Amino acid sequence: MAHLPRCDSPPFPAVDHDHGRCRSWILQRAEQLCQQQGIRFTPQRQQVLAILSASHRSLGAYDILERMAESTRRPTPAAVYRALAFLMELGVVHRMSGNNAYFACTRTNHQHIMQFWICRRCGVVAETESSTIAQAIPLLAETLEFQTAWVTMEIEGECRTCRTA
Amino acid sequence: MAHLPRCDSPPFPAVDHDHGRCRSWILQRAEQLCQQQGIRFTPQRQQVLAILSASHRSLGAYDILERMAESTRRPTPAAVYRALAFLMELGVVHRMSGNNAYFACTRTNHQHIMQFWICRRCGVVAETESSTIAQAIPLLAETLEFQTAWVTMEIEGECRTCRTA
DNA sequence: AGCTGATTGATATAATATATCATCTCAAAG
DNA sequence: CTTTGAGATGATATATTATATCAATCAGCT
Ligand SMILES: [Zn+2]
Ligand SMILES: [Zn+2]
Ligand SMILES: [Zn+2]
Ligand SMILES: [Zn+2]
Repeated sequence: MAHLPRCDSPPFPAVDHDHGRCRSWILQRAEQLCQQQGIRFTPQRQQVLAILSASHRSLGAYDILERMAESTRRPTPAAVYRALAFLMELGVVHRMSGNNAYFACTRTNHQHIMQFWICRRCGVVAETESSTIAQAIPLLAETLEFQTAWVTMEIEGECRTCRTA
Repeated sequence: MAHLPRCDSPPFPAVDHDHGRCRSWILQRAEQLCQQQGIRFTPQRQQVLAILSASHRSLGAYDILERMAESTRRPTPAAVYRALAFLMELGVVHRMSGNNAYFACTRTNHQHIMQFWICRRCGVVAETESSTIAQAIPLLAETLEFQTAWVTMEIEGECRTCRTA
C-alpha cells in the first residue's frame, strides 16, 4: 500500500461525493495486493469486486450473482462464493453476519477490532476503529481468561443521510 | 423478576457447577415473565427453552428440532422458529448471528449493548456488559450522526476450560 | 509441447429460514 | 354451558444462503 493513497472518503460520505475515486481506489488496492503476494486477480474476482465497489452498500451473494448475470454468463453460486472468499482473505471485502451481506472495504491497516455501522435504509456500511473498544476487549477477555480469535461488531441503525431525507 | 434470585453462575462456569440451579432459574424466569405479561408459556415453548437450558451452549435451530423429536413427535422447522422467535422476544434466548445458533440467557437487566463470548471448542456462551463499551458506542454514533437501533458484539475464541484441557 | 497447480464449470445438495392457509385450543364473554 | 375469537400449532411448500465433489480448463514453467 506504500504508494497507493488512502481512500479518504469519510464514513457515510455525502450522496454527491466523488465515488469514482473510491471505486478506483478499491480496485487498485486489490490489484496491488495481489501483485505483492504473487496471486492472481482473475476477471471473475475483478468482476465481483467491481460490483461491490460500485457503492458503499453491502450486497448479498445472490445479488452479486444477478449483477454478474447482467453482463456475462450467469455464474454458479459456488463461483460467487469462491470469489468472495478470495476477496475476504485478501482483506478487501468484509462479510456482515447480521444480514449475510458483503461489501468492499475502504480502510487500510485494520486493527483486529473494527466497528461496522450499517444503515438499515440505504444499506451503506461505514467502518470505524475505536481505540477505547480495542483496549476494553482484551481487558474483558483477560478477566474471563478467554483467548480471543475473532471479534464481530455490527451496529445497525440509520445514517444521517437517510434520517434527514 | 422481583423475587426471583439472580442466576449467579459466573461466565464460563466450572464444568462441575450446579447447573440444575441455572436450569431452573432460566425456566422459572420465563414462566414468570409470561405471567407478568399475560402471555402463554405453552408446552412447545417450554420444551424449546428446556432444551436450551440444558447447558450454557448454543444450539442450531435444527439441533433443537432433533432433540424435540427424541421426546415427542418431530415438529416442523416453522414450529421451532416460532418458539425461538417468541423466546427471543421475551428476552430469554439470544441468537448468535456468527454461527446461526441460539442459547438461553442467564442475565437480567440487560443493557442495550452486551458482549457475547463464544467458545469455539465447547460452544458455551458467556455474556458481559462493559460500561466502557456501552459509553463508547454512543459517542462514536454521535460523531457519525448515526442513530443506533441494534448492536451485535460477538467474540469467538476459546474459554479457559477448553484451553487448559 | 508437456507438466503442474490454481482456477473455473457443472451438478447436486446441505443448512438455515419463512410464507401461507387450515385447524386446533383455550380463556373470556355472553 | 356454549359461543366465539384471538392466539397457537400443523401441514405443506418454498425461499435463501452456502458448500461438496469431481471434471474440465487455464496459466506459468521447463
Ligand atoms: Zn464512495
Ligand atoms: Zn475494512
Ligand atoms: Zn450452568
Ligand atoms: Zn442475555
